[in-house]
Amino acid sequence: MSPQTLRETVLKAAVEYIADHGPDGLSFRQVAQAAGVSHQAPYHHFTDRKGIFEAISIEGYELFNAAMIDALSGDPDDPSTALLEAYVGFALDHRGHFRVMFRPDLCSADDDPALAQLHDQSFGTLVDFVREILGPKASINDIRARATAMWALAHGLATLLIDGPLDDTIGPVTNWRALVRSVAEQSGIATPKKRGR
Amino acid sequence: MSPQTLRETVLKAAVEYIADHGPDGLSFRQVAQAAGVSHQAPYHHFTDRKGIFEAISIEGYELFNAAMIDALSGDPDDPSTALLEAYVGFALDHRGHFRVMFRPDLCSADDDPALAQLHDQSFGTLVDFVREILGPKASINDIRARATAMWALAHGLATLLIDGPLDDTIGPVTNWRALVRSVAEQSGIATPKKRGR
DNA sequence: ACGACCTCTTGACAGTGTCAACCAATCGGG
DNA sequence: CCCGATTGGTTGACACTGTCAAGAGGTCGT
Repeated sequence: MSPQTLRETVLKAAVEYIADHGPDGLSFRQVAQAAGVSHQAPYHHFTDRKGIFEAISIEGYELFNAAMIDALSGDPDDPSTALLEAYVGFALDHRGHFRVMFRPDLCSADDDPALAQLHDQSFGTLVDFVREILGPKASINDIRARATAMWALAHGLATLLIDGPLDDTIGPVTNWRALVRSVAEQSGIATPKKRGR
Repeated sequence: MSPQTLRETVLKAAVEYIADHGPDGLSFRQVAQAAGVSHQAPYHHFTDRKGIFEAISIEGYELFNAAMIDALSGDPDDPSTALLEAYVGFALDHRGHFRVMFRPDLCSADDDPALAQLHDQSFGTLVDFVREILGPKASINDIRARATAMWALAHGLATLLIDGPLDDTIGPVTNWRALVRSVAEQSGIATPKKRGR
């Protein structure tokens, strides 16, 4: 196998597996075998089992940051809701990455400075956004609380959608975009631009 | 070891371990050894490794339901915020249980009807509460959206607090109750009773 | 008294992550 | 042009895991 492609093969297979079965059953040897390679080959691309998760997490944060920026770039009617939608959409489209990104036991931002930087970048854009919509008069505490509220709402929604308990309690979620929008409305975080509320 | 006490010993040790290190490193044999018993002894109390998680989850939901009911029973000034506080408080106080309860790969409500029933009960009280505060004129969709919003906000907040990324981005959360209250205020889910908003 | 349980033990098996040593190709500089 | 180092891969071993199987020693109802 030519250089670097084994790395990508393993990474891709791992993400796929995690999306379907969660990170915990993931077996180093199994992905190696699936790639048609000896059980030790991946060790030359990832120092550890944790190394795989670290790589997935980095890839995930890059995709995530891009998705966040993309959601705001179109000058949407309701940027807050658009951000929420982008967050949930990312989690659903890349659940393999998402499941790893927020599991500090698998790979912590403390271990890898690159990860920490990507992490800061992600939530830097959120805080900047909140500062903008609240205006210059807003206190640091208000900005902090609003950003936390948005983040928690998005994260909770994404987690509940991925892990399934929503289906069991409020019925199957067929159109998650509609759900996100009505949730944004029912909570106070929507910020419609043109049409009055 | 007298009957039933081994079960409790193992359960307690497992919850403690999970609270500190997460569920994935938990070793059947290790807890057995820590309890001073052979590696197969716990098998007579839990059919599987999954069986341990199932038991923890059931115990967790019982504690959780009690905490929710307790939060509303005091007729608090702002019942929505009280509920939010109780949710987050439960997660922080019982992170060993909480970490297992929302991990369908460890133990799914599909496997155990008892778990499914406890689960339904939990979120039944939430939906009932929302129906009450929105009044009889509220549509099913509004109730559904509001309940989902509250649940997602609480769950997201709890998850982020437990898994730590909040510390890294908005600074260490020393007083989480104050944070929860200001988040409830910044989002629209607070429902103050007596004093005007 | 005796067979059926319940709790626990010992022993084995396949599968896991990881360490160590070895092998083959590739490539830059003398 | 050759040669040593680096890179990507292999095989073999180790301790550890969850789980199956068989059995040991009590306790209890009949």
